[in-house]
Amino acid sequence: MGTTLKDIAEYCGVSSATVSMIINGKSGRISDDTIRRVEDAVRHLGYTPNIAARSMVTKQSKTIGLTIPDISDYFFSELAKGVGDEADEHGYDLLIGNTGSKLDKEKEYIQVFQGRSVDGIIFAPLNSCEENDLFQGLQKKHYPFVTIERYIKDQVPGVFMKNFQGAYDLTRLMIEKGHRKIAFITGPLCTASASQRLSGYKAACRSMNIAVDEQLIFSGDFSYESGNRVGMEFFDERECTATAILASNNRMALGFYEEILSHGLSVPEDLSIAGIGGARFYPVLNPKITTIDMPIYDLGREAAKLLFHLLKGEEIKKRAVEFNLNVLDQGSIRDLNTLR
Amino acid sequence: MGTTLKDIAEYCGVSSATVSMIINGKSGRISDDTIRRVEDAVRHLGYTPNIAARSMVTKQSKTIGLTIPDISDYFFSELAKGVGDEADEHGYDLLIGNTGSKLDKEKEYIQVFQGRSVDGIIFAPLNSCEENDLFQGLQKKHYPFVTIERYIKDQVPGVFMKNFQGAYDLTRLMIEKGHRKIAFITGPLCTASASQRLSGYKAACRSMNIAVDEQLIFSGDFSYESGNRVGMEFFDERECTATAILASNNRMALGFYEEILSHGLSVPEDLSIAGIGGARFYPVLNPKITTIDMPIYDLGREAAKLLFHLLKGEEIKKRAVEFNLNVLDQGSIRDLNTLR
DNA sequence: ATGAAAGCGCTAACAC
DNA sequence: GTGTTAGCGCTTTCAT
Repeated sequence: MGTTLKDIAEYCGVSSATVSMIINGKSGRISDDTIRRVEDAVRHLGYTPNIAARSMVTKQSKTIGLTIPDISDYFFSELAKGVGDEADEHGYDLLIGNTGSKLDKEKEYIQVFQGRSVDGIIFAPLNSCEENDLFQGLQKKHYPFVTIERYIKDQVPGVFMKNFQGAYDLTRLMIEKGHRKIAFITGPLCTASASQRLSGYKAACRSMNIAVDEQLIFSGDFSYESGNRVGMEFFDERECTATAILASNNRMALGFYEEILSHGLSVPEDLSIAGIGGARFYPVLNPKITTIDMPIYDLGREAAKLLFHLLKGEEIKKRAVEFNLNVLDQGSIRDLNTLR
Repeated sequence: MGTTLKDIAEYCGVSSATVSMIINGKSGRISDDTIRRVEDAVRHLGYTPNIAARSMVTKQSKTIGLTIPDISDYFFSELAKGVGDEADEHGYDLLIGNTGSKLDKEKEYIQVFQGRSVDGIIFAPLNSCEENDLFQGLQKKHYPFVTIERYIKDQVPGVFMKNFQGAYDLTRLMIEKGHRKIAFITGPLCTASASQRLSGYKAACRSMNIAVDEQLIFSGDFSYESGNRVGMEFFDERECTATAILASNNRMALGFYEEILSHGLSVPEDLSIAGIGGARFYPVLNPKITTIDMPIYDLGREAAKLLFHLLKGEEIKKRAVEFNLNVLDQGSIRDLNTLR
């Protein structure tokens, strides 16, 4: 199809080795004249290097692989953007594997990635007991990879958000504003992030001498709909006397918020609400939801940075990069101390 | 690194040609015994074909390229999901090029894609006069590609949404509900979709003998913030007597909605609002925004389908696939006919 | 029913 | 300074 090195070489009357060196910037000992002629020819003939051929000899493809559960989820597309931008700056391209949260798909992509000789892999969330084998296999092969928000034993390089601390801080804020009965909506507890957030909530309660009441813990799955569902359950149970709701992510918080409004109640006058981040949502609402700010884009970038360190064979000082999470108070938690 | 064809061949005491045929299902004239032995060895040794090597000889990479302006935008990530799922079903992988809406980035990705011998390319929106050259170049090289929502002369294969018709229908609905002064917020008019939506709006007005009032047309850029900004302008101009707002997409509609609420007004009692789709938004609001339902995922899938037809060299009956758009009335438009 | 050999486009080592 | 050569892992004739 396209122009090859050989075409350029013949056109210039030099060998393809010479052209190769020039193209790869290893023109140390090549005459300026030749360099110019070759460069002209490259432009003239419109040469594009064949990456496959190059990969075969260099053993690297300048590509990194990324597996994510769902690219249409804002969390993961924002993450992918961070990874992609960082890769781009290093002259790498990105192959994305959409797993649909299925472990066998993830395994499949590992094969695909290897077949395509990607230089390294980044794995975003998905959790199962089988995973350790997966990662151990890669480690044994010395295949560089980085995980995002996946806590696993024998810690491999990874980037994380301080989910526990974020949940803890937000819960503390609610308590400090005078709430003693705070309902919690969990995410899918098989994921590390959801279970850590739950732990943070519980720890904060205990730290303020509030007994954790299992009746106040509702289980969701990070979806908007599960926020709705919990909202309906909540209002059905007459005896539920919570004054505030904390959702493990913002999507669920929004789902719950909808139920509050559709019951003709107001936030925060009748009920306070907060969410632990992880989904973009357009403000609109008044008040907006008090939340935990999550640096998703940076998380992706940092994961890629870590991978590139690995690829350069650099000694990694810290195999785990952790991100602090900050509370963003937007007025959806009522301050009970001010009434009297 | 990994196991090669040759490894398998030696292990089984056959030639690599034989193994190759078996792996590629061209085992027509190979003894069942050999087949079984090879297949066992493949499993045992954990063979993964080297795609780069294969591509070199077959001249195809089983990869398609997709350029999008912003992967973290729901429209494009949903689109990418559709493309990816369809690709997956055909045994293809997806290389995504994030252009940040920059034409030179898009050009760069064309190079990258060619270098990686992607079998075909799908281009999602971005618009400029330089584009025609770009596409003509590809066409001359007989490089298969498909566009999404890009109207260009000498129509290349592409998939489209009936933006004009969608805007037209939604505007008509507003008029039928008795609105005569309908403000419009445009998207960036350099994009085909935005300008078509504007045309649809104007045409609907004219069809009902309503003069198009340029004072009622505000320019936005598809962002939430521009919806806010237009909202502020709107309320600043005392003489603006519109009873309804139509935004060229939902993000802007939401931005405007926020301004309505923050002025202490209600939808649709004080002001009616609608948006022409293109962004996911969580319901929450009451009423939800009346909108145009957009089959974004399907659009992506259909684009990929079209590309695969091209790749198979099949005769394309229709080079343009168009999607009908339907109005989704959710109550944010007040019916002025019912009052007296 | 299977093997030998050529060649895809490129880079790297070593000659000259 | 530049050319020659070998080889990366695979598929594909063409022999046998």
